[in-house]
Amino acid sequence: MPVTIYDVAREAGVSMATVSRVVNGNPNVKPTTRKKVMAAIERLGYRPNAVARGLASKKTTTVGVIIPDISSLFYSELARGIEDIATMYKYNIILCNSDQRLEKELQLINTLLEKQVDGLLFMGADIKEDHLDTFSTASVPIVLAATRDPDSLLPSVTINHFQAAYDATQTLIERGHKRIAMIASPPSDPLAGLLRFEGYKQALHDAGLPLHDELVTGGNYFYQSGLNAMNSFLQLAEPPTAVFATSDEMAVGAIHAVQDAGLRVPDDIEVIGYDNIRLAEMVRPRLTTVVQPMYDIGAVAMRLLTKYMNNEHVDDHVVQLPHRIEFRESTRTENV
Amino acid sequence: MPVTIYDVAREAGVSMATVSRVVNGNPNVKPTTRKKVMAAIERLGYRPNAVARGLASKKTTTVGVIIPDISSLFYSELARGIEDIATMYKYNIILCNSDQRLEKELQLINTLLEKQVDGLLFMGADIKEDHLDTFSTASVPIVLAATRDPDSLLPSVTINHFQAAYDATQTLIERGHKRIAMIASPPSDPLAGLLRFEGYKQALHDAGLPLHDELVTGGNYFYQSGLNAMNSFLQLAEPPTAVFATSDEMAVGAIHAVQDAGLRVPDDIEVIGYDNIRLAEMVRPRLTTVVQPMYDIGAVAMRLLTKYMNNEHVDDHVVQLPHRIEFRESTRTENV
DNA sequence: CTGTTAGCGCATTCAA
DNA sequence: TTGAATGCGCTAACAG
Repeated sequence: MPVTIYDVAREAGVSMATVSRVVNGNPNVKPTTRKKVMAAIERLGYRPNAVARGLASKKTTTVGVIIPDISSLFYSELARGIEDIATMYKYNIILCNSDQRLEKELQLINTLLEKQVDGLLFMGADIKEDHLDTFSTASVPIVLAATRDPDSLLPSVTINHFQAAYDATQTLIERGHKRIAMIASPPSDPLAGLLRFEGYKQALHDAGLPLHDELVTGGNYFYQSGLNAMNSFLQLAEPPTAVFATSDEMAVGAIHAVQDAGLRVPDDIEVIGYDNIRLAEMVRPRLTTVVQPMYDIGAVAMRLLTKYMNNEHVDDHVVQLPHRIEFRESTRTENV
Repeated sequence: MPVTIYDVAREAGVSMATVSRVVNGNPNVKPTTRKKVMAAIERLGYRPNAVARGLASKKTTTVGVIIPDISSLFYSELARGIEDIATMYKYNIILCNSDQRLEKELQLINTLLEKQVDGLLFMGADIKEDHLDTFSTASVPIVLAATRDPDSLLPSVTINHFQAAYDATQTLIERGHKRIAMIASPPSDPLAGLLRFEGYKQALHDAGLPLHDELVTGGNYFYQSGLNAMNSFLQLAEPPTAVFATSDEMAVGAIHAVQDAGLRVPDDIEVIGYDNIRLAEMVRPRLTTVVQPMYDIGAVAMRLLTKYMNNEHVDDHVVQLPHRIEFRESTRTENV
């Protein structure tokens, strides 16, 4: 029932090859016949079949995107960066949630490869051998966004988490704090999470401060875990006077735990977060936080992928975007 | 270079039709030959080409999803519901951001149709004639999520915004308030937005309360607009004693405006929001709000779409999901 | 239960 | 500048 390139050819009194040429903007077509064909296309309401085109040309102008959870404040921001750049380069994206489950991740990679995507963008904390094995069966480029494989074999876009955590901790140290707690990442995030812990440790060490085990708790990046962590800190004989959380949600949870206990942020306890999601500006006091440019990470990762898909030259397959600290009211303006 | 169904057929010593049968789980294959074929598939690392399959079968097991902004707290939650159900029914989704721009929306519909999606899920406040015209050129089913066309011609999944707004307003009325402000929706949302305003008006009217023009301001659903709106209310000679905002972000902005002015929520001013995004639980006081089941709207819309795609019977093409009010601390527990 | 044969709608040589 | 012919990899009758 749908009108095909044949119908247009007949209607315009030319061959299908000619129709194909005008549809694809091939310049080798006489303006008059081009006009004829355009008219026929218009008249028939012809809509090119991208699947047929994909089969013939071996390009689908579609890329696969594997994301842990699109409803996450963090990843949805990343996804927007990805999609914007994809659109800019005429690609569509097939989006899949993985929930970071290995099995599902591997299955999604295969499904997307079956669908003949021109490239793959992968997000997820932990890159195992299994991932690498599956990736290696792909004949299209793959880029990691907001994560890296242990040996940095694959192209990736991240920030320097070690340095970012170091800077955050140092900020607190400079304010005179001796007991700085950390609400850390879950073990399921062995790379970025560990790096942040190392940065925290190093900053303490460089300042000659001891590392107190009881001042480090693992969270799961969500609000409630930050709230819980802070509550337990508050029950310590000697509670911390400052807290560094590895996500903004956890940091906000910590703030509320402090407030619920009748104390004040930043007067009694200073808090610094991580990511700079929009939530950071939607609390009182507004959150001081390490800026991880989520949108840019997504955008740059997608741009990198387009380069690979077009066989363009890329200087460095591992890119680290700059980070900084956005100072708001959950930390004090002057040093103690 | 990639291995095709032919290669597998040769390797297994059968015809390609047989390979196709085992790949597609057709029961009409002798167990022994099935085993042979499976082994060949394994040995060669065969991966079926979904594009070729799509061309031959006229099914892509892919649906197009047009969403205003995936980084929005509201829509990303919807998207998750959509994707989960899509996965459950073996579909993948091509996700596209429209920013609610008419031109882009129409272009996206066409692109997705070119890609031969098996169905289309559309989100966006305003459905114009242009949309309907473009939809009518599609030969695949289309479902609207979290919106409706003016004449309800298309299948859609929403809540009853009129009633929800009525309920929210009435809740405030029951607490004895006489001056209830509304931070309303933008004019770009003529359907759901208007319905909420009508619900507010009706509730006031039914209670014999006058509608004060100065107590109604339009917002754009974002935090800052709620904050600004509340600030201007606060400068009124006679400020409101309660506020109903048509989004949680705006409601939280309103709370902060109240707090920044040295007043207290709910003691001085009660606030009720709309949507019940996760933010509602990440503020102090936690937000009382109208629950719009975003995830379910997405899930039900996708389920509805699968029914159409499978030519299953559907009882009612316009579905309204139930809403309710979640009471938290931005409203008082007892009546005044 | 299995093989043969046609397309699916298009891009892309190759000739003309 | 144009047309004819071929094949992309697979599904789906149909025949056996």
